[in-house]
Amino acid sequence: MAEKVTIATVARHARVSRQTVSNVINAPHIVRPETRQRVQEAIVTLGYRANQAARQMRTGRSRLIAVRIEPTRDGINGSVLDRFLHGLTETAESAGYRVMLYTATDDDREISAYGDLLSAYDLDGFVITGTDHGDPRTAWLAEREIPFVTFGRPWDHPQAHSWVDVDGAAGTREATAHLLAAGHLRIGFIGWPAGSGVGDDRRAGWHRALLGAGVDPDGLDAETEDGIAEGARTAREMLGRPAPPTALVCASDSLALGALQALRAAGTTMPVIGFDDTPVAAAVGLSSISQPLGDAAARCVDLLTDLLDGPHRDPRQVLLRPALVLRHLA
Amino acid sequence: MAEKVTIATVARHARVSRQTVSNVINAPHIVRPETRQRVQEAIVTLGYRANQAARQMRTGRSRLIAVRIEPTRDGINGSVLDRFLHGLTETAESAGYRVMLYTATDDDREISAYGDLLSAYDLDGFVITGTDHGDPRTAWLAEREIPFVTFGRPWDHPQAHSWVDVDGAAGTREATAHLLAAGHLRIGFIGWPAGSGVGDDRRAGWHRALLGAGVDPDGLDAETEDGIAEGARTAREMLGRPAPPTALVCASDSLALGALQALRAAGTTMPVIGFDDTPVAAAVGLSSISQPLGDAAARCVDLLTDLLDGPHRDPRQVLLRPALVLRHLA
DNA sequence: GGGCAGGATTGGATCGTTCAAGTTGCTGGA
DNA sequence: TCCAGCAACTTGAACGATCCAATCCTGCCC
Repeated sequence: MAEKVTIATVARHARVSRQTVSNVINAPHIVRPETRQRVQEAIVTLGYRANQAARQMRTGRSRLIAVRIEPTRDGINGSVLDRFLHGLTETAESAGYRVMLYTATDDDREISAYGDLLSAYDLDGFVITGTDHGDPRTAWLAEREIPFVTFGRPWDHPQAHSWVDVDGAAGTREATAHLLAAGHLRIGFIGWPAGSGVGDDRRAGWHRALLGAGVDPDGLDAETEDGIAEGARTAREMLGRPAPPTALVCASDSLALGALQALRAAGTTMPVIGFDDTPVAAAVGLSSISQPLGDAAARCVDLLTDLLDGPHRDPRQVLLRPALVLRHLA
Repeated sequence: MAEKVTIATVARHARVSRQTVSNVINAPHIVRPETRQRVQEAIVTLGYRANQAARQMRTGRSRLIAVRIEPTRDGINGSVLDRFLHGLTETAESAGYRVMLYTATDDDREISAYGDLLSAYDLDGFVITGTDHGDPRTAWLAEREIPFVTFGRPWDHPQAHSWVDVDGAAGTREATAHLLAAGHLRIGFIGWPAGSGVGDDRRAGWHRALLGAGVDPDGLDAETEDGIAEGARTAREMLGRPAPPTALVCASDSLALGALQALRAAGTTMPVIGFDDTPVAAAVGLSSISQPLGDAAARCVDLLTDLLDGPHRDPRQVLLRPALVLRHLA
């Protein structure tokens, strides 16, 4: 292994002091151009790279962003966060940050992980996913003035902090509008039990679209936990109603896929539109509402670096529009 | 924010020196029990956590493991590495290591990322995925004696370094044996073009199983790039052969899914078995060969910590058996 | 009571970087 | 000629941990 190249090595090689090298790196404008170039050549020649640990000890900044990685669950919905993570890593890298992962099984444990990450690794900031009403994690971070951005709105206080989210209601509204335009009136919705921010939002889009078209949503709504089996069960239940729907919008691809299987088993076909545009939807030809995850990740990094690099900026919010992806099943 | 708790704070609080606190943490056995306890109480009371950056600067070790995260591709096969990553993060955490992500679009760029990660963050080790014949990455790392473990065999030199892999041949052999036991003889295989370690291995299992049962594999094999469309096209082609197969084993779930769709479109049904047991397979009821990814990740961490903590150990290898997951389609 | 061995504890140096406070050399105005 | 003012660069100290070498106890033996 080649021996260590430190700032002192570069300094000797360029016949300047350590500090001048440091200035070339961190404040190039205060160094005379010819000196600057000599130092930069030395840096390239020697292959010098700043040691983050040493820099971090002095500045207290680590250029590290922490992101939680969820325990493998469903596999269908999990892929959404995975795709988000991919985008996040890429964008963070080009902004000069790296991503560190952590796990936590619940909010309390996640909060205690924050303390660990902050004091041991001096993390610069967090990207928090899957926020819900009265999230204790964001409260903890905000209280300590630790920079963070959420992917998901703070449902209670819209302006509380910086966040990026996808307008789920706009997605379900567009899906519903598409089905209305295709001549359907009794468009059903299979969503999650009321109370979750994301779930209520997605239901609201469908609800408003129907009302806007003069259709009474009553009797066209169903609530269930997420899952393929749950989707199938709920679809069967809806088929047995007095006036069953002639098309379906679902709050997730799992639900949509279950519904699709139940319909096929019952010998019925009707358009079904899922949510999240997971690989599963693409594979089976299910239409779905696609979240711009790469974009969302990039904006998260933007907002976070804003908080980190800039002086105390006001929190900013970004709401992205999802896109309806039509496939042969609808 | 509470003010910083350093080793000196703890030392003052416990009325001992910094070194004694350090000893309590790093070499508890050389400290008198009562002193040790007093220090430990101070650590808990003050909520002290060792600053990694400072420790790292002195010891040169960061307790950080780097893992590459692939650009989002297919979405089906990508999920395999994602699940692996989840397991890796969890196991690493309980072994006292954290996972740092990096991206790279090709091997050369990946190698230059190594240099960056090593000199800037003092990474302790790497987990490399998707090795192939004559992998330049492992050569680069080995040359510099940087600890690493691969998930995937070094196909050229089986004992070259520590690795964990899943016995793909055993998987396809089991799948083929299952179909043979169900009475099938002309069992086809859709795999990738010869030349890739993983692909050839999976084909070999099917091949050996057929030979073992006295079936001539000739005319039952097909090669194609990975993908749903490719799988469909290849299955159609095989149906047109003089003696088409009556069952299929595929090198991936993408291929299997494509084959399944082509067969359904052609009005035929036959058992199809995929590989990797992705969420898509589970969702559509496709039988598939499941890799024990959580287990593989855990073993990777084991081997890597062995290399890091122990004195120069010999490389170790772990070959795990996959499991055939039968679903209603086969 | 003094000397000694052995382990527990202490203080100082160090890792590589940046911050703060110098020093040098040049320009220009009185 | 003198010195203020500035730009360009240098030097010493600090971040928080660990390593090393020196010192302090303690108990034990003669």
